[in-house]
Amino acid sequence: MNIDSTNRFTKMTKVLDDGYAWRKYGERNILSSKFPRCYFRCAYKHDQGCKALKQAQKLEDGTNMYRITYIGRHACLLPNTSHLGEELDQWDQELGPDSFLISFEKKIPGPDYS
DNA sequence: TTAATTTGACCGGG
DNA sequence: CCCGGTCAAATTAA
Repeated sequence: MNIDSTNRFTKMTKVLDDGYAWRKYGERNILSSKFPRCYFRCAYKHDQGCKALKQAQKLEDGTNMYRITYIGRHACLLPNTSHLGEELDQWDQELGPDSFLISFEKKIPGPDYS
């Protein structure tokens, strides 16, 4: 199975799913990587106000990992049910009271083809 | 038939 | 003019 041929990146949202409802709005090849970067925004229906974005890109280091970048906070949905919200709170505490985090990255494993 | 994705166009910053 | 972020019409999925 090859991620680049028959399957589009976003058809694998199962393995990349993080509990939020993302809607893809773009995909672009990035000069520095042979894999495309995908652009998502929060799919919250009453789509007004929620500025949260997400980017996902397969890493080239052969580890079958994806770099997931979260940008902005979800102004929608019931918040505290999300592990991502907890991660953001954690980061905010380390940053101190004067600043707050608006984006962070994490690496997650890609699909397992075994 | 409605909703989500795909994909080239569009656009703004450097 | 290049690069990357977004838009939106066409296409596909639900």
